[in-house]
Amino acid sequence: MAEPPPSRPSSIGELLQRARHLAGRRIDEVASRLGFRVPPDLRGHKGFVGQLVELALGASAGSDPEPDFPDLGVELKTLPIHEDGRAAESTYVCVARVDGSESLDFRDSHVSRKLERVLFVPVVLPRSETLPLGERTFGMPFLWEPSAEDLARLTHDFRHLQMRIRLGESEDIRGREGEVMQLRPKAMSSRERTWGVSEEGWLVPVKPKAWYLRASFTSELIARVYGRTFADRS
DNA sequence: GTTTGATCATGT
DNA sequence: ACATGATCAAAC
Repeated sequence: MAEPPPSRPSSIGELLQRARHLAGRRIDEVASRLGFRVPPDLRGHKGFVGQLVELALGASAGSDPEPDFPDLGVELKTLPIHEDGRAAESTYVCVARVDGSESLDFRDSHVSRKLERVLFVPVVLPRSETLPLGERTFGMPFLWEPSAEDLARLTHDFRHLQMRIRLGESEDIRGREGEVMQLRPKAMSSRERTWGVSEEGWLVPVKPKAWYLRASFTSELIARVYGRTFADRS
């Protein structure tokens, strides 16, 4: 029943080929081939689909601050989408350093490294909430490398938010700031704290944050690749 | 319906 | 503690 998970792909072409093979297949179909049982829903298993896809494509499953495919410089992201082709959720990028130790230069940032090349694997959300997780299907994966305009927008948001962090204002940053990228909480509870800069420049306990791509932005990326046939029918 | 803030599980 | 994988659920 269970097949051994594939080894790491040796080229981006090979990776893409494997990824495209997922399109149209059900989660339980992919899982059973690898010998995994699928939980009935994602409550308590939020990372299940992401880790399943990592295995299915031969990623080195680790929690290192590295791209999923270090040799290829490719970061893998599942992307929950509605049937109209729009992203249903924001996309986690990486934790934010709020202690002031990160450069203001976007090109030097962890965020930038993560976003150099991203393989998005869409997962179509059911119109019915009762559809078991295993019956959800994969969409057609696509590779994204930020265009010059993408980079300009990302850089703008990064500089704005990173400046706020430097000024000791990370606690005041709301999720609404940033056009394509935002800074939001990232913790097991709102009581968690990490070290961050205060307005006076001291290191003080602050709420942990992470960088996310807005759903509106990833929806744009989908539309760019697959057209607006579903998203724009006005 | 969409977005923001909060949260769940797991590995090192 | 902090990184990975994200979605949940309250608020708008």
